[in-house]
Amino acid sequence: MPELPEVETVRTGLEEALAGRLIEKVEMRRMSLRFAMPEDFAEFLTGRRFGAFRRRGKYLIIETGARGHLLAHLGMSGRFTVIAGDKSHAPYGKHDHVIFHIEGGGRLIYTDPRRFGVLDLVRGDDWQKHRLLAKMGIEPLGNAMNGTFLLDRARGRRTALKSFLLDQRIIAGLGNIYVCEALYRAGISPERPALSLVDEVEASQLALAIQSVLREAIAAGGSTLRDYAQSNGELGYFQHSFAVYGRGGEDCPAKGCGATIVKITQAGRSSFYCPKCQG
DNA sequence: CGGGACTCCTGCCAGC
DNA sequence: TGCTGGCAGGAGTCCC
Repeated sequence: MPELPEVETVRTGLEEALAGRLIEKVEMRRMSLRFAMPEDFAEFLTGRRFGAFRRRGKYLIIETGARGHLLAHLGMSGRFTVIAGDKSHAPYGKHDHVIFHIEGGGRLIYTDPRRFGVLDLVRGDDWQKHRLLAKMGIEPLGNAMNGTFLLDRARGRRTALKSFLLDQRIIAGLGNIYVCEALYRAGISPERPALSLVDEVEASQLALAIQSVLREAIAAGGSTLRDYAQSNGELGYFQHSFAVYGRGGEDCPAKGCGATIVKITQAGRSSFYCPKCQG
């Protein structure tokens, strides 16, 4: 499940492989993912060059020529694969939906079995006004994401902190895994209502926990990327090791804690936490 | 407006 | 062995 760190890792990899390269042809093996792609998707991108590679939350905004951008979201199972021009390749898989043919014979393949992902165009330079980006919250790694911000936004909200942090209109880029990890690191229960966040010290700790968890994951992805890309060109999701996520029934990793990690369901999603460390 | 349920889709795995 | 049911999850959309 690509969250911000995975998307950032993909962004870096695509930028290294594709910046400045010409798109010679776009092959559509499917015209619809989560949403229908524009009719002229392939035509619009053909003959353009990849420019800047940006990220906003979990979205990639890839500049393609003048006044045009490719907007991409990996959803749950989306992947980009870069294939070098001098490499032969197996036949396309059934979930390879869009193939960008790059000058020199290379390819960029978008694969997405569950099709929860998004590919769309931005016509013009105002990508921030795209309907999927317009209402997004702040970037969690920016200076604006601090204890004061969290206190302010949590005020009066009865929803659980878990759901609060998953809300992309508040903070853009957190998903189920890193919310669980950040709450564990901050020592805060996912079940507490957001409005219970009133202590400035605690709110700052949560803000710092979110940022450190994300930074570490990005660093881990970056170090993995080179080897990963060499072997098969896939730029996607890397399984890191987590303190609590996916560890229901195991011992809490905190020294001397001895409690067992619990798995609960909140808003239809699994949460993992330590009932002793997280109050 | 807030908050929750529903929905899209397929791979995977446990259980029979 | 093969089928089935449950689960996983990002996030837009709908409804109360």
